Amino acid sequence: MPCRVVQAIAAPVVLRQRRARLREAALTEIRSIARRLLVKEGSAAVTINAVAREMGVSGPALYRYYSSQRELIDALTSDFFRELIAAMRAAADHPAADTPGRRLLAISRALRSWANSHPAEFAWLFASRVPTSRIAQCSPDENNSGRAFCQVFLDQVVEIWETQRFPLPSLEDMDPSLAVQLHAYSEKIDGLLPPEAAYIFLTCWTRLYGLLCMEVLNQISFAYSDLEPVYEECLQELCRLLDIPYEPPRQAVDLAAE
Amino acid sequence: MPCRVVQAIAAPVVLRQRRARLREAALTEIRSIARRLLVKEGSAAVTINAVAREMGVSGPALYRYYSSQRELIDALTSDFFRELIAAMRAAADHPAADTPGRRLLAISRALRSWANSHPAEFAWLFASRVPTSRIAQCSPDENNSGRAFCQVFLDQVVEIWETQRFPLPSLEDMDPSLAVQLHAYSEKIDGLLPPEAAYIFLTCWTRLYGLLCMEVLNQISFAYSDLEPVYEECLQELCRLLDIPYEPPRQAVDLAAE
DNA sequence: AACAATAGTTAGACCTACTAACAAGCATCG
DNA sequence: CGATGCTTGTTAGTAGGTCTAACTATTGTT
Repeated sequence: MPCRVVQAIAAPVVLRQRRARLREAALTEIRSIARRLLVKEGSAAVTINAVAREMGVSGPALYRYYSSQRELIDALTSDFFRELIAAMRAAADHPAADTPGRRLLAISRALRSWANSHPAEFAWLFASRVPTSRIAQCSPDENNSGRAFCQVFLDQVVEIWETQRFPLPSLEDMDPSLAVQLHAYSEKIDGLLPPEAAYIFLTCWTRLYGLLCMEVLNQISFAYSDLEPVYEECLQELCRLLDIPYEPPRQAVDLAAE
Repeated sequence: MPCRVVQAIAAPVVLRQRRARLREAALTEIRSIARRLLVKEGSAAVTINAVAREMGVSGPALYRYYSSQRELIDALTSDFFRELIAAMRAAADHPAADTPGRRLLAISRALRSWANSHPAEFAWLFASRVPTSRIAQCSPDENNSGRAFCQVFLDQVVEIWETQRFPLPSLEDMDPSLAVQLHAYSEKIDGLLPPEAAYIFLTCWTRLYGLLCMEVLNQISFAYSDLEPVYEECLQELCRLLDIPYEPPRQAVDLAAE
């Protein structure tokens, strides 16, 4: 009899969770298949129908999980962003990254490393930004993902700034419009960096990310076959800007161990 | 009778040209409609059927002109490349651009100016590089367009190098792999620049183009609303690298006059 | 056991690219 | 001038895509 009561109370909860669990599993399986299709056959192969076929289920069934292809694509995009951010955070949390400067280098290398080991996914992140239609241009969600993504980098620059400072350019020498924008951005990040330091941060980010953009979009392949040393030169330059010591990357063996 | 003879000989030529002219007109009309669709409704709207509808002609008729959508897209891409390169060349040919340094600045500004006045087209040029499917990744034609495009910039750096020289980094301080790649690239451009100078050129190009990449792909909009002064700061940096005097851009009024 | 929510099905509307077969027009040749 | 052949258009149809509607079966709750 007590057993019966337990069932009557507990079973519904368990079963409700079971449904939720199954649903969750289906959602992740869909994304996982979509990702496999992207990697194996390119972004054009990521279609609702192809995923359904691969799942052994018929087309419209997927609409129970993602109500449109756009939604699936956005979910995939945000997966990749999360994974990339996690990889960068993991690099920063590595015990060998015991100073803000080392963390910054580790994060930067983790960024490129993820980009190179997941070229399809990284290119996908760009494709999500390039406006395919006028309306979907400024989706606020993607903008947030993008900011969260560069936030990891920003955090380290803030810490470097707070603990050690670095040389600043003078706002007076700049174009007034640039100064205004830097003030606005400094406010946007809650004054964590003064406008001049924000400029240095943005310069660093732009250099690094711009280089990566060109690499992943095949815009520089006519000159460089391997961008790793170029990237390292860029990191040296960043270290000069941020007044932190440059340290060459650890051996691949060490990196694999983490 | 002579008139008849003239007709008999001349008419076929004229008529053959007429056909070719009509065909040419149809080809350009197709591309023009496709471009209008791109600008107005985004890249996804550039479909064979949509263009045909817009032309008042039924679908498969277009296949007489472009045998596949890919071909039309490639033609459009190469149009944009040509137009952009022409804009850069025109800036270099302007009478006010009377030194290699001024030409370089003019070209750089023309590049960004075109990118900003034709955002859809410029983004399209990137999309053409991002691999949608594994196979079409390394189309040699696109690579050539890309190189021809940065060639305009390279030409000016070569001229600056030949006439005035600029300070060079030492190859010995670089990663050996980087030195090897620079040697290879120096040979690829027929030794117009020694490896060290090629590095400076590539650094300049990367900075400039990387910034533009980020702008057009909305990767930096979270911080800057107007990239013009940032771009100008970047140009100042390039001038320092190339040891040429920086000159601020002429007024918009002057620019409109050219 | 009855009811409701969930997850699947098929049919179909409406796109897309692209091919095949056919009809009309235009240029050329006898 | 008339016949021939190339060029350009047409329609019909295949195959695939997104997505909706209507229906069924399973599952969870009452």
